[in-house]
Amino acid sequence: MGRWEPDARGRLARVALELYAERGFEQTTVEDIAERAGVTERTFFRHFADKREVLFDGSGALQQGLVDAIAGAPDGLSPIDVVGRAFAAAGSMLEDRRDHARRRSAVIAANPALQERELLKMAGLAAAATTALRARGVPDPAAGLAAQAGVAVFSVGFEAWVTGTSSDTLAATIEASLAQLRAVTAGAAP
Amino acid sequence: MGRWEPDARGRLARVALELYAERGFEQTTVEDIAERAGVTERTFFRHFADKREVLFDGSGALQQGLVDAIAGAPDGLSPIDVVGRAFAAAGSMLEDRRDHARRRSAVIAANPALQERELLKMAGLAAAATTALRARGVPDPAAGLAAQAGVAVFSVGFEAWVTGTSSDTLAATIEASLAQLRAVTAGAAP
DNA sequence: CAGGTGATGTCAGTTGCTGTCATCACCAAC
DNA sequence: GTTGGTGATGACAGCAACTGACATCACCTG
Repeated sequence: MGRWEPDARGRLARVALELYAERGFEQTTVEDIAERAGVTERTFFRHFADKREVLFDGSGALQQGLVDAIAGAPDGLSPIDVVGRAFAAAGSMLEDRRDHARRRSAVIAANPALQERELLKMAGLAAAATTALRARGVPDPAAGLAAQAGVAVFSVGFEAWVTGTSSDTLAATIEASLAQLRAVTAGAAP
Repeated sequence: MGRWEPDARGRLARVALELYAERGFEQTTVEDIAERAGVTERTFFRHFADKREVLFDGSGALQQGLVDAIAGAPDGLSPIDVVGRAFAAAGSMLEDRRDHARRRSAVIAANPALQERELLKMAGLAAAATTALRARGVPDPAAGLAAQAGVAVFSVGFEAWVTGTSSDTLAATIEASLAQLRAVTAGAAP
């Protein structure tokens, strides 16, 4: 066995979510988290840039999955379909962790500072999707608009999936959200 | 004349933008701002909730303009048209301050913490637009999707307006962005 | 077994932000 | 004109987030 318990990072992330859920984000100090995880405050900041980032450790993998799905999408799809399907595909990595997603979402919904960070991550997804669409030949500003529309579709779908009680998959919920967006934007300007 | 120079709030906002532009956001302390504005640090925090908020003092007025424009839109328009036109109308209050908008945007673009706050304001606009659309009878989830799509249209249009050198109005740029979104989402899912 | 490496601990320091109380011009009522 | 209330500010103490610098020590590598 090592000098310290292994996976300090994982312990910190789990403990942080626990404490944020128990007492609230602002009522939890980094020292609280570090103590319960059995490390020092300094070690927390070696693993996570700040007190919020600890809830968003998986966002890099989600972004990578999104980019891969856009790059690997079949030809002939419209940009919005590419992005919509890519979000549905990338979201599959959350599919079997709805309980965790629920707890995490509740914590984020309860605190504006955490919402800010989530929005920044979503903007990161949109930026990555824009680049991936351009690589497929989608011109500006269509690439950026399709990417942002995709984020909107994902957000609305994810919210419904995590809030709802039905057993619909996240992917199906996102596809439904995409269909709704198509309907909403279909009307021609008079 | 009063005991203190009037409009401490306005001075703080102007000085903050100045200093953020000169030295960068992180290299500027609140004490720097307060000192140049001729007040104490404590007074800064009486006017603004935190160091970032000082750049977003006008967002409340923009949101009010947006809500009013949605409420006052003519009947018979599709939701996305209502929102698109409302953003174009609300944006008119920025029309004659493009220089200021440019400086401010450059500062925000240079710092992720400021981008987070801007994204939170945009999310606030989307939430307000969603409520205003529901009041017009637009059902869920169409209201939320149209609102978020409207924010995407506004963001892309504003970015083009503030970055570009042409003399196109912000309203026209937003309308063009809306047309682009319509084109992007038009393709039917195969 | 000597030396390098990586993860952690320790500690001092800056800064954002808050609570509390004092101050003082201004204004209204008497 | 004096009195008392009000609103904006100053002064000050204190907490918590975050950072930089240096020490420690198990582990690996040659």
